[in-house]
Amino acid sequence: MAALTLAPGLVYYPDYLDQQAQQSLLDDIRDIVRQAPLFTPSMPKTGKPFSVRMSNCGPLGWVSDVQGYRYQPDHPVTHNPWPPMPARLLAAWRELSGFAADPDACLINYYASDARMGLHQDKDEAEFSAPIVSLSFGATALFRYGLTEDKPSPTKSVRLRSGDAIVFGGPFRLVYHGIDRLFPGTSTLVPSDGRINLTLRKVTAVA
DNA sequence: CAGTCTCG
DNA sequence: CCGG
Repeated sequence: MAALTLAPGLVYYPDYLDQQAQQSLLDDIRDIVRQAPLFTPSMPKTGKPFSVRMSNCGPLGWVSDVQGYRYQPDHPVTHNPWPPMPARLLAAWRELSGFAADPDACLINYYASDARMGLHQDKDEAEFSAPIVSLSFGATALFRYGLTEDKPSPTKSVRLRSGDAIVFGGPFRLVYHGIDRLFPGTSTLVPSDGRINLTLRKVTAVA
């Protein structure tokens, strides 16, 4: 498994999942989304909708609405508990995270071809010693990162392709990151040049 | 708290 | 493309 360290704590694994593994995980995600439909998050205060649509699996899920950002155990629309995390997702976390405890949340981000995600930090978790593990499916995306406390601007970019994994922890656990754009015609795995990103998180404090 | 927004 |  080839690992490229882009910065201390920021590790990129090109082609982490082969075609077979991507398809199997995507089948898992399809089942999850049938039970926990994609919802459209909105910004706190302003209520401006995100272009990315979301769902979750695992004990906790990340949501955002006028009330704020938070993790909660139920779907914001159906109010059902999030579906369990598939075994093969847990396996990926165990292989990539180097963290003893299993994740308690997996955010499912669905990008239509014109969806974007502005620069942000993942900081709604209580356990910053655990890394964020990200898996990409479908269209290639321009991932931009930078601006940590240790190492301020400027930002850099890397293209995330279907099957790639990226892990950020340690000094880059709170790195600012976002998706500037998708590249059409780069994959047929997700219909209509779309992209799905899975991010695994340890939300609750372990100690 | 809210810049995971939009806009120049 | 880039920003924080």
